[in-house]
Amino acid sequence: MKEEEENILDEHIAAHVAELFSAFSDASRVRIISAITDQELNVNSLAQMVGISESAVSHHMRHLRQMGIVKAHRKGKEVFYSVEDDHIIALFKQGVNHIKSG
Amino acid sequence: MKEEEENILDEHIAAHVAELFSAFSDASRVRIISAITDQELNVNSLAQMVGISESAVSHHMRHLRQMGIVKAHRKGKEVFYSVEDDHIIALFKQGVNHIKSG
DNA sequence: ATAACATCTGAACATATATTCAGGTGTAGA
DNA sequence: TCTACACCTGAATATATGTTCAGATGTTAT
Repeated sequence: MKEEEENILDEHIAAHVAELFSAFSDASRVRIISAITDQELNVNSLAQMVGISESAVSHHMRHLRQMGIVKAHRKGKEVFYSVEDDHIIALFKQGVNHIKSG
Repeated sequence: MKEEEENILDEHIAAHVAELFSAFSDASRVRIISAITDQELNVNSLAQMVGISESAVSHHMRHLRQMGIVKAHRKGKEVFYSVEDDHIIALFKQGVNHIKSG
């Protein structure tokens, strides 16, 4: 129940916040994330939908997975990706709505 | 009352969304924004609080102003900056909270 | 084991970005 | 007008980032 009202963010936390937002700071990643908020998709599908190579998608997914933005599970030869949790989806959608209503 | 449920974001909109999030994708900018959510501050104060040069702050503020993230007004020799609207503040705080409770 | 497919990986490259530096612009007061 | 101060600007530089390429790894079926 502390009422802490600091006027500037700690350097270490600020770096983490920046890292979180940078997950959504690239148009390809934004399109990838928008695609997997509804459904889980494999690398090949994402590559086709976004219009970049499977390798590029894979690199992005590693990045996003390391940051806890997406989760993955294997089904046979394919790996399916989806957004980690609803909190992330809410944050992402809030950004999208700001643009769509801007 | 349209029920549009597209599975992937338009390329043009995605680019704008990425641009919005990239405003918060740098630790210095995150600290700048955290400082001016409560109060309006001039360039020199921000430079001291964040720990970068006034020039660097000025460059960031131009970037943020062009994106509609912050607004500025002159008071004598100084220029005071504050966050443009509550929608931006809410988006920013949601990101910060995600990290702080992570 | 071999082949076919899906994904991953690391190096290389091209581009974007943050910061500094040196100097320019605008404002207020003497 | 001159000086001091606050901020801005553009060039330069260093670093970060996204993508591609070539090849490696893992999976399934024959």
